[in-house]
Amino acid sequence: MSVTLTQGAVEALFKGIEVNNPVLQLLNIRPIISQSGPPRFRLMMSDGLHSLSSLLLATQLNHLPEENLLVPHCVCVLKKTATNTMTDGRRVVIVIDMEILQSADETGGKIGNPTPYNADGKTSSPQKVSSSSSEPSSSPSAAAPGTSTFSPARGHGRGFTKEAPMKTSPVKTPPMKASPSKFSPSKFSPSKFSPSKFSPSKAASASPGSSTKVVPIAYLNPYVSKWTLRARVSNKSNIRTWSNSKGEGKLFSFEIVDESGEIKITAFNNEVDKFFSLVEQGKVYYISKATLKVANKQYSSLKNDYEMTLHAHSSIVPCDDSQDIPTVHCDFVPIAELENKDKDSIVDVIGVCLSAEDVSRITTKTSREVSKRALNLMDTTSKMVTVTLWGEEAEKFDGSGQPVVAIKGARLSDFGGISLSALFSSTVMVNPDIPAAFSLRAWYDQGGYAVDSQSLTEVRSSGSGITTNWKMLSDVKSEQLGHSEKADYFCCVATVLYTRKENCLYQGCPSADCKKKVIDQHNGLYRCEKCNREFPNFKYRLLLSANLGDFGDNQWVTCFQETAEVLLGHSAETLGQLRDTDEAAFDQVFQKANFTTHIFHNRVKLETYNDESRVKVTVLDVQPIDHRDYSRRLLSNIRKMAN
DNA sequence: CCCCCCCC
Repeated sequence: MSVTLTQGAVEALFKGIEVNNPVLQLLNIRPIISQSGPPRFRLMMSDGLHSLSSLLLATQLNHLPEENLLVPHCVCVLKKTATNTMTDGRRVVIVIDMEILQSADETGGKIGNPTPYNADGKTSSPQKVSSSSSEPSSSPSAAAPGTSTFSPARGHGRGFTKEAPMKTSPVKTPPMKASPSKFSPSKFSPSKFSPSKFSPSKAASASPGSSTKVVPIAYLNPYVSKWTLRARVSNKSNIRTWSNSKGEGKLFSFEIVDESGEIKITAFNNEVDKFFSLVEQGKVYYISKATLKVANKQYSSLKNDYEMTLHAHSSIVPCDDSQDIPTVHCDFVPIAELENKDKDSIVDVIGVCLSAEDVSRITTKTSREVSKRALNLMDTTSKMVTVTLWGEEAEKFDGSGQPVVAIKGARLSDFGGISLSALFSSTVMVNPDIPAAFSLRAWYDQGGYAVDSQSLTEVRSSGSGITTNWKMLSDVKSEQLGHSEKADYFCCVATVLYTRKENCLYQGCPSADCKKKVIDQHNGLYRCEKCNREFPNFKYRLLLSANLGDFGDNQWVTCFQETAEVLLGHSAETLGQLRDTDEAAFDQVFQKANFTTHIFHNRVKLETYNDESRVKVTVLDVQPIDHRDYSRRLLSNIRKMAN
């Protein structure tokens, strides 16, 4: 059989340059382990010259691998692809339509000698992409189950450094191998994972001054005496002091992780002095001689029945060769499944951050000031949940670009139905380098952004009646909003089509909380009927009628002072002055406000005058459009119209 | 031996 691979197609696909039906050979295929939704298959394909492993099969083609048609060495024609750039700059080529031209048997092996394609256009030594992904082998080189990396060409040479602790600089998360082991810890349960197989050579040679074996964390229990762990610090606390009836002291704690699991370690007093600066977030250590005790699950978010305390003879020694030790260990709960979890459960979640509040300061019951910021996360279950971050984590969070956010160890709260709160012990990761984040990103970018997500967390409905009950203007009529006894509240994205500048200003009572129109006595005094007083002055106030439009309808609305000032971009006082002194400039203000688009929060109520009823819409708040959220809302609205 | 984890 003579098939010719389309040389150069790999580079073109990667760069998003259109290639007409390129012919490529599949070199490898493997599923990405995801917690929810259909499986995703990742492909490594070759054009004979270069190979590329950052291809992702669209789920509608999953039948190809599932029926064993798409197997390594078959030759395919890619009929439709899309090249996506992730927020962190990585690129993924989504294969939307393809056909198999020639089976693997017919082809009979790898064509040519392709080298891995790198983003910078250079090639490197052949990249190993193992297709076996489940069972750890007993051979030393494969003993670490994380070596069958499925990360695209990225992160090479980026180590886990002091400057980039996962917890404080989440964007700089270290390269994380996409080993499924971290996501299926059961595969490494002690019964299957004999300690003698655990990094045998390294343990014997490098475990410092100890004849004890390096064992996996999952192997530990209080009845195992001599052991050494080789594990990475995944989370480290600050030093804290306490004082209570039993005494006082200081402590810090940290969490460590290896292929088998995770455990929390606490150091008190002398051990704080001894180990606090030695133990660094992200680094790998040999750890031995600590006291194991049963973990108090009430306070632990880790998946381990035990925790440990350091004592005077405990040993912690840095380990330089740490490539094969994973960095985090997450069991992500799909957002929709949070509904089935108990209040106060500790969960790991991952979602696309659709929107984030600005950071704000609040005062706690104990009169402490703390920063907080709420995020809205959505995943492939199309459910959304609000997560609150605290303190420094809240202050430095950057939600721009709708990043994927993973939180390890958040606590489920019943506020607003279901919500989450980060704890001191939580790890917040923005765009983490893990398969779950990778597949979520792909799902979102390929259409997830348009799903009509439902939030498990009720939105604010207090105080000013501001809600996020999204409507189109046509809904005001079709749903007869405001016709019931109570007013209805809704918000919409709409454009100012027209504002009535006539009579938009009135002379208001100058006393602090009165908004009443005053009567000009024409003797230099202004009378307020409400205050029953005469004043030598008045203050201008706004009462603006505006016609708002969206793509379905238009609607007259009333904006009082504050909302009108936002729309017109000037204070009532300024506008009053302007009207009296420069009419052209005054007109200009209204021209400028036309065709501006905002988010309007409104109250709608049927009002009756002289037997005649009409709906009155009052604008309660005007906000700028959040562009991160806008296309989503727009598409959601279009879908509603189509239904 | 800690265990604070906040606010609407």
